[in-house]
Amino acid sequence: MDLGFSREGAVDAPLDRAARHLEFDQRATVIDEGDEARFIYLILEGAVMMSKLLPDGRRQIIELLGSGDVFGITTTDTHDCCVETLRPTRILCYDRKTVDGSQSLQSLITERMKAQICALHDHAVLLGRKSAIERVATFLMRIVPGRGGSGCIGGPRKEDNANVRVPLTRQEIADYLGLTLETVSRAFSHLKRDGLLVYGRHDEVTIVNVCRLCQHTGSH
Amino acid sequence: MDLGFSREGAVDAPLDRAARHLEFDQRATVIDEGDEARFIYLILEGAVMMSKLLPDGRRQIIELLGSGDVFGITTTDTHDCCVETLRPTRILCYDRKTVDGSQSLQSLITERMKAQICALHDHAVLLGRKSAIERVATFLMRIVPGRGGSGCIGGPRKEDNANVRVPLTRQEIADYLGLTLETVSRAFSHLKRDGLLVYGRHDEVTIVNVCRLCQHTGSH
DNA sequence: CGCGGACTTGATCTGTCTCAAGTGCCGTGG
DNA sequence: CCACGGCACTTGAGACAGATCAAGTCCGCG
Repeated sequence: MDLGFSREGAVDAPLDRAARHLEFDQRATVIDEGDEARFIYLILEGAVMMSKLLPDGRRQIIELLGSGDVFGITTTDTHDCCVETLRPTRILCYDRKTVDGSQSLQSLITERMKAQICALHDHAVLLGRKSAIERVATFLMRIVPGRGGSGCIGGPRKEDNANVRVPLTRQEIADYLGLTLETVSRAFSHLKRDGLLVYGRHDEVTIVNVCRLCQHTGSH
Repeated sequence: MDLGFSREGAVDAPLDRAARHLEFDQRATVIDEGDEARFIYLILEGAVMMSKLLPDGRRQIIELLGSGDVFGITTTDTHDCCVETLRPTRILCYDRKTVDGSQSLQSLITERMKAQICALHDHAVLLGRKSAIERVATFLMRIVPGRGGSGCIGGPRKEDNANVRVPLTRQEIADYLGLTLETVSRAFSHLKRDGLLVYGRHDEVTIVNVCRLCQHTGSH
């Protein structure tokens, strides 16, 4: 079973001979705010979160990324956000100069960036206009492999449950969804009470009926 | 005086012979949700807003774009957001095929996309974590030509006022900032009462001290 | 068994939304 | 030239979703 934030299929990495291969454990820091922006990163396997801090400590998690996604993109010469792994993660690390010189690498990155822009658009709608329950439902939908995108495929079906791992703490989910930890917890409880969710072991959750959950995202 | 959402300097447009030139009035629709995604657009002059709707009518304005910015980017074959002009606007309109064939055009677009991703990151922080006043202050800062970016340049100065045009209605600002029209209006009144803002004619506003306003953005 | 961290749940508070009047401004038509 | 209407905006009062504060509870681990 897939663990979310990832596209299906293998990641084809051009010029991987020219790249540095990095391996990280769970909860490792890949980039810190202020780091010099020398590299572009491509996730081969795993998942990371990208976050920004306000001076008074408020945090917003800005993107959740999985295999195939790129990060380290900036217009300045330092990074303005930090990136941490959510799971053990393998990353390819290209020097900017390498990227500038490679046509195929550039078009791979551009393609990824397009997808990420679309995701950021959707996330802006979530942050700007959705209720707490809708945010959590949308978040859960995004974790379901192959269903996070534009929504329901086909009509509601009898058997449509999904077992997902949620590799984020409540606080992290809150920081991603622009809520507090308590509100996220209450939303989970609410969805559970309504029979949409069943908790499993550890960080596992069963979505009883994906299509029914989807009705709560506000997007359908 | 600059009207905001725009970088300084001329827009150099590669392959402009291959592109269609479009001119729009104020408040014209360039793209509607559901339109076929055949083109990539480059703003030569003017400003547009890109927005998304939820099925129940809630709207989020996702990006404000000015000269040099690109739009029409999507991973699907239809557009999932709509784009309207805020001012009379001249746009270059490239066929996707043209873009795919041109190295220089692609790198221009990639460069713009990077900047837009950074802007979307900042906007996510705003939507997820900032108070109403901070949102409005940040928005106003963004409109000040050359100051919208990473923040204060140098320390506070005596003379640091700026005259800006706000080519959006309160409702549009609200939809951009994830607030209601009334809350935006109250925030404006609040900033005015504190002597940070003076209203001019029409949609003109004088920011009495840019650096002082900047202190209210939450980012400094 | 007991500790600590993540999570849940409850009670209360508050910033923003909602609803409802205004006010001011501009263009139109008498 | 002024009355009128419409629209954008402002302002107030009250409601409410989510934040904050404060106990718990659960569970893995030493």
